[in-house]
Amino acid sequence: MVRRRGSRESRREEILLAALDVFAERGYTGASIASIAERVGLSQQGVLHYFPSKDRLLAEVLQLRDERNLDVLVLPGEGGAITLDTVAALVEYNAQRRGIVQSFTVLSAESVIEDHPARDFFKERYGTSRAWMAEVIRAELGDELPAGLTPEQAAPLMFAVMDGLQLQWLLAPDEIDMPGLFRAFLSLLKARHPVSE
Amino acid sequence: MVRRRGSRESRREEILLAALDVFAERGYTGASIASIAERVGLSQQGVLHYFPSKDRLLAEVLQLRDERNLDVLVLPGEGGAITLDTVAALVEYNAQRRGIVQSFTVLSAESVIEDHPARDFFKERYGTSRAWMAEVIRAELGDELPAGLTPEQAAPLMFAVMDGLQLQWLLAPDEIDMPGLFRAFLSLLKARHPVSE
DNA sequence: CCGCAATTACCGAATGGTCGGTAGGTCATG
DNA sequence: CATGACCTACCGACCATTCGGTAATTGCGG
Repeated sequence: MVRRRGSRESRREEILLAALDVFAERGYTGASIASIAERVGLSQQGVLHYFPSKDRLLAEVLQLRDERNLDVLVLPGEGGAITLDTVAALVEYNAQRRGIVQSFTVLSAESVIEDHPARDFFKERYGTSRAWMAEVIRAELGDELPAGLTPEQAAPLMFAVMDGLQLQWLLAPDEIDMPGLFRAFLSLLKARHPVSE
Repeated sequence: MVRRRGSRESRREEILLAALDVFAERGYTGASIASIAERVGLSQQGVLHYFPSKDRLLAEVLQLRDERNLDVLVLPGEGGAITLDTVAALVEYNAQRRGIVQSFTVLSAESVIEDHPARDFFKERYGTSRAWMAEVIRAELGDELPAGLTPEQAAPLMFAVMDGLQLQWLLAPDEIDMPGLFRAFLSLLKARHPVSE
């Protein structure tokens, strides 16, 4: 038998990327280990040699995607200063990566189901993301937002807009200008309220 | 054999309601006809006697849910005048109906998948809803929204916020005040822009 | 009101398939 | 010779759907 590629690690990553694709195309429940294996030229059991179960495979896929996303977010603002423009840039970046967006949309919604293996991941992720986003907003816009909103209210709205736009964009990419609409929402948050500056 | 309940129609509706529950709990792919049948006291084949296939069952479930939602939206504004407050009331109503919200969240995200039987339903639904919502916004707020937004931009943002909040709320009902946050977003849209009134 | 045919409402069994996962092996590499 | 990287061969469970019944009900001619 031919030892195909380099290290164990690179083989694992190859499988993770294929799994991300398949999860995007069929969801977690609809995806089969065999279909992931086929895409990477292995048997179903070959995949299970690297990942002990479908659940664990999903867990590692999510973790990988999160790390990559963090790279996109953190790299531009090198001093650690992440701004709302950086977030808008991430939305723009996502508009080029349909598969990634689709996997995230499908999996996060699916995770809402009781006992879903990704449920804890997403619950924790949203919790920490909201807290972090509230601080980004506060740092850039202060405590006084239009219509008396607090940064703690704006943060969940921000993610709601991102997620909701992704859904509509995935269904009708030609009708929905995702980055433009997200920037429109941002300008709503940035608007001066009682008097113009 | 005992003819259990009344008419064929009422039996069908009984099945549709059970199917809505199961779809909410497991998604479309994860749901089995047998589990729906069990919930209504039939065999799998009993269900297929009323609905020719799983796809058709899903289609009728979605149609039924849509009709009910329309009732909630249209009944209060009897003169045909639906306002943004009516929409906010719908969000409040939804916060009492977790199962319905969950089915909608899971199924709409799942529908993004290629060849999903609900894909056309949701694509069309969002398209017509956006057009309709843009008119509601224009009728109430005029063409001049804060930060130079148009009603055509605000409409998809509105549904994005609704959907996105539902996802976060389903994952953490205690942390997310869905109706409150939605009203906060609405007040953002209603805010007077250059000078206070 | 009776008897009988047609219809409805199911169920049992089976089809052909896929699922995740396990056991046990083979073979090339180090 | 030991190890890791696979494979074949299974397992039991579940999947949607079809077929062929059968029991209960309805409608109808008399």
